[in-house]
Amino acid sequence: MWDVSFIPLRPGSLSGPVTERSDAARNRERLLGAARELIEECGADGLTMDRLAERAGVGKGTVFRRFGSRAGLMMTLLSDAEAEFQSRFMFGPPPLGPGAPGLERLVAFGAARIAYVLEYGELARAADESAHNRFDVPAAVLWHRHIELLLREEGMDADPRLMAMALSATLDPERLLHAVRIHGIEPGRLAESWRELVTRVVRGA
Amino acid sequence: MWDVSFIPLRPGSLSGPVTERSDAARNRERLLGAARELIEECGADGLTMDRLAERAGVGKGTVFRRFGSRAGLMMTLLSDAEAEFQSRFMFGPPPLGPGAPGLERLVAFGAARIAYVLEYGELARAADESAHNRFDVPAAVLWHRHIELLLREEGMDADPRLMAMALSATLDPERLLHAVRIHGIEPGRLAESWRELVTRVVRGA
DNA sequence: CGTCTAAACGGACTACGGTCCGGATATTAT
DNA sequence: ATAATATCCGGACCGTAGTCCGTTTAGACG
Repeated sequence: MWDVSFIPLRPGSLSGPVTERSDAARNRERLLGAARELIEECGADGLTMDRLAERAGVGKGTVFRRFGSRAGLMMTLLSDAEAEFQSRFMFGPPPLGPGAPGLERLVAFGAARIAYVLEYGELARAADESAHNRFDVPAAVLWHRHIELLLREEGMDADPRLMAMALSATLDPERLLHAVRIHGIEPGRLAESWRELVTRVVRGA
Repeated sequence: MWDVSFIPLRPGSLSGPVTERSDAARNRERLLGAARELIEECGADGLTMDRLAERAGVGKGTVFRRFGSRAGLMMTLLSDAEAEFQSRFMFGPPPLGPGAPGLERLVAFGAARIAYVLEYGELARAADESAHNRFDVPAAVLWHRHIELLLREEGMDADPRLMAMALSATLDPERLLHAVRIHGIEPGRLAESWRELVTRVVRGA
């Protein structure tokens, strides 16, 4: 599937060969390189699986065997940035990382996520698309759990899980990008609005 | 409102005939009937534009001329329910309609919307899909404006527009249906969580 | 009626994501 | 080196949404 190297799906189920066959590894590199080229030339929306296969000099089946789907490819392309983002809010310095009060971490999390989405705009949106399971992708459940954790830390009584779901919805890439690109909302206002939102939600407890 | 045939793309350009040609009207009825049949038989997800054209005994081009897109078709099928929903929260009895305090109306709006989405599940989701402009569809901007209005009525200071956007995100059909169908959340908990959310947001003012 | 024209029609066509499976190949065992 | 096999490869194939354009027809007008 997409690169699971930073979050194993089922840690116990790695019964297959651990090492990739050399031709497979070569093709994966070719594909990733070609994908980055195409995105630079045509944008993420201009990248089609057929074009990618052709550019990489590889069959279409190979593309799908490597990445599972278009969304999977996009996630793989984002995996470095995503891993870095994850380690920042889980292990990095406060206020994003541990050491600050929950509310401050929540505010910082939203701001960081907004910045992330705006930086990788097309990619982030494409990685979310199509998926019947976009909400259950490992990264998404991690964000959700993180928000829920911080809510509990702040003493949230009422259904922290659903509150976290509501807050997550606010950070949906498609919505954020739409606000900025179509309605011309300035990113700073998004972050400020997030701050207001989580503050009220937590304070109301 | 919903039926795209009633919404002139460029309001000033109504030079054409106001009345539908009889064959057009006949085909529209055929198509809507066939669509309802197919949905009953195969579910909304099983309705494809090709099958619909065949069932209605009509060319595929006709389907797209009438409804513009699959999402447009779904919206048309929902237009009665949508119109009824709209008139309830705009003109109906309190607490959903005017006459109750803003906060109570907000709570009622969310509950009604959640019930609506759960009732028309597949349809509501399909009507939202694909669209690059799903947030700018007339009904969506109406809901957004309504929420924003109620927030202002409750004295919301900080950026009511973005707050309304955040609250709208929470009511996204795809998310709601995912929570209920995949994670088995009970609808009542969704409504209760919405109540907590809007209460805190408004009270924090 | 007959004529004329704008509107509607239909279905072949394109582009895309995704699947399948017979054949090729890397790797390992002998 | 050779054989055996698990893995990988490629591209033909499918279903779907959406487009295009030559053809047909409704309905207005004379």
